[in-house]
Amino acid sequence: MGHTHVTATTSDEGPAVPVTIRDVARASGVHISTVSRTFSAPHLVNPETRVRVLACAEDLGYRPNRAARALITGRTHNIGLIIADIANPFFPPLIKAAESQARHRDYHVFVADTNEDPAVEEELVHALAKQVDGVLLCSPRMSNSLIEQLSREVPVVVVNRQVTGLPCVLMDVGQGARSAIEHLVGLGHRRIALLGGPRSSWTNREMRRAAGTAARAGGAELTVLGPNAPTETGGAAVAEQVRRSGVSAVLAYNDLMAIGLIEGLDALGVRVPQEVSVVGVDDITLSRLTRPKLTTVATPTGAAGRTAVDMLLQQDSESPRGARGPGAGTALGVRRTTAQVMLQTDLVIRDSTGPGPNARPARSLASSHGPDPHCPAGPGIPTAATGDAVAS
Amino acid sequence: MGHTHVTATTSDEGPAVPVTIRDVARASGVHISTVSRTFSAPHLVNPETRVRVLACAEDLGYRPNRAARALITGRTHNIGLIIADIANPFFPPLIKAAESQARHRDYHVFVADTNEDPAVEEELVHALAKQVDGVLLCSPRMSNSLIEQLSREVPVVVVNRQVTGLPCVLMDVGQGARSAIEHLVGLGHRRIALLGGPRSSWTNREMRRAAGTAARAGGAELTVLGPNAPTETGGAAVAEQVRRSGVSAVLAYNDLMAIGLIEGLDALGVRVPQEVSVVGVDDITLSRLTRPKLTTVATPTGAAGRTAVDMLLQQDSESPRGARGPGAGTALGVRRTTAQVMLQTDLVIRDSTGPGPNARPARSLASSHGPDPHCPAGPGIPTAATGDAVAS
DNA sequence: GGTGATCCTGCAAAGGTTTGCAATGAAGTA
DNA sequence: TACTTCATTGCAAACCTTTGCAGGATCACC
Repeated sequence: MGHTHVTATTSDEGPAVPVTIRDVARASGVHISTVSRTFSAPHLVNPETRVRVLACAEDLGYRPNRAARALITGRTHNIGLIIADIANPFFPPLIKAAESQARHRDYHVFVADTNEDPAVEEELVHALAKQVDGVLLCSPRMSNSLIEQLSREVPVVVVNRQVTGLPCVLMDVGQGARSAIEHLVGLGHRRIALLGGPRSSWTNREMRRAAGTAARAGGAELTVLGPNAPTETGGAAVAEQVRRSGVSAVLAYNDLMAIGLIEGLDALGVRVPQEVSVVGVDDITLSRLTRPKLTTVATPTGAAGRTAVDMLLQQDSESPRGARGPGAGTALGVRRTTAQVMLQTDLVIRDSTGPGPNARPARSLASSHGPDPHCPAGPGIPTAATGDAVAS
Repeated sequence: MGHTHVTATTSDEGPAVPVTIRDVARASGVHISTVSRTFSAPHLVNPETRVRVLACAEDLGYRPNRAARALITGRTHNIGLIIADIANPFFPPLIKAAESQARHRDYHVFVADTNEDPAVEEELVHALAKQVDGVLLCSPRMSNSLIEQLSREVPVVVVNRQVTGLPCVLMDVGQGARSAIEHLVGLGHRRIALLGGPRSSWTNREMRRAAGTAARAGGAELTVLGPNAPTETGGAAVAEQVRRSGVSAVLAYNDLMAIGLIEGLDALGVRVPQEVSVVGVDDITLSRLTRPKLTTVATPTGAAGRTAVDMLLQQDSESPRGARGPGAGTALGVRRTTAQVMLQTDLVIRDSTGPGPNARPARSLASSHGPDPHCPAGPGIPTAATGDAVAS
């Protein structure tokens, strides 16, 4: 069955008896409330008592039960991170940034993958709702209205999607697409294709709109191909279509598709960038490792993760959940301030774009063969990794 | 600050009042226990009552509070998945397989990344302990004894590490390394380097042992370089060292390092596979996309994820946690059967390996240029994707 | 010695759910 | 009619913790 069974032993080292606050109280001769305070409000308990309790706790291996605590405080100190596809290298930097930011604030992050499936997405939000203090929805595939509805069940911050009334972290892919098209037009390309991503992707719509405008402004013709799966396979699958369409340049929905497309074109004997130029979006690590190295629109994924966590935690501290005091019943009347943050993107020119049919020889050659000149296309402000990105 | 503030609005759509089992009971005119049973033991409640309760629940938007439920049943229906580095493409297939397998059994998977840091690893296990029914430790960097200790706090299944007394899912990297070395020796290489991974990696030790034996048997000399970080950067960093060492072939700890090494060698003007052959381990998607395409030892990551989940759930159903009934106090005497499963690996020959200094011309050329012949090196049984991989 | 303030600790309710036990009523059997 | 059996439901304890309130002790100060 593809596996070799090595060994099966039996031992009597079962999971130990769970040790609760009660055991510690008994061992140290105080009431459970004193033990509780030793952990959650140390300044309220006599130093001598405190050390004794701590010693007993250490001794017994006591750990506060976070679930039980959450039941009372309404705070789990967990954050849910829902991701469309964990296999897409775009996400890991975002995840890591979010985790690190959360850890600084004494929060833990639980990641879950939805396989690009809206139904799984919804189910996951429900499952997470009571186990986390808030959810980060990254590149959701659900409808806006469903997101709004779910946001009434648990605080939500949306990443890579604009939902009015909800806090959002957006990347300026419109600007990115514009820069990419301008870059291609500048190289002498007049017939350009846009490789669309998933239909329900906000990024997809934004890119399409901006690319269309930029192409018109530059006197180029834009063909939209798609929607497609946002993966290598999805990119490779349209190679034939790209060749037939007769375009000399392609802007892909993301790097993965761009790389897949290059592979597909290669298999058809079409050379990149000599015959077709390709631009991706995201600047995943991989885009520096393939040949040719990929020209791409870099998105500030790390900053997005940090910002999203900040926004969630801020929103969370404003309106405590599970409030019990007087006035808790009026929760429906709570006012909430929602900020939307747009992060800049940068065009990074590498080796997958070159002069097109209408190129002026000298200039275009120069601009297509620099040694990976990480050259920002925007106003030039680097996308900072600041924690103070939340202005409300 | 690298971001543009778009808008900040205020709305009064706060999170809704949490609706509990009590509200449903009141609305449908039954006792809360009946509502509870409607969800957790439907056959115990009158069909008419049931539909009425369900209608009310639906109406009010009631969702059982999993945390509160867990407090009583001792079952959260969550699984923790602790990963050394989520940015390593080796893991996503494992994660996805685990998630899908868990979903079938009505479990949810929470993923957490440790940044290859043993301290974070330990902290995460503690944090997860009371919120999940068990933890999958993937490629842990902790010591065996610490793992054993933690396993007394929460059920654990270890992946990519052998810990006696604990259920483990292993990949036969020993066999893989042997096949790789034999492949290289067959191509005429006599001086081979092994690029080591993290010092605390079990896989690393296994590979080293098996590669050493295989090299001796084949009359080749094996140089070990490392330990190194298991990333592209780690691989690129030793390129110079590899060149100086004068070897004609390298077996890397994983694909990421192999790819990084190839990049690094390229930068030094050393061609792969003409001057140096490189073999990786894992067969990540990326290894098919770089040039040259990577010869590598394929590991059955998906099967590992599925198997690990199965083993955890099985172990879990054997010894219920938080038992309250008579005899619960004797938990220390619970007998537990622990199985260890070894999954096969396959050598996949692509374009990064070629004839070495001692090659017999005809044969070696033929074997190094097949059209990506996914050719198993073991007995030929494909690593199956079965759910029944657990024999105990 | 009385007064008040301060510090520490215990009491008990609360949070949302599950579940063993008992009570109810109806149906079935002799 | 009396006695069982069964299905359905309610009651209340339990899970583990936090926290408002109040009681007790100590101390300073007048």
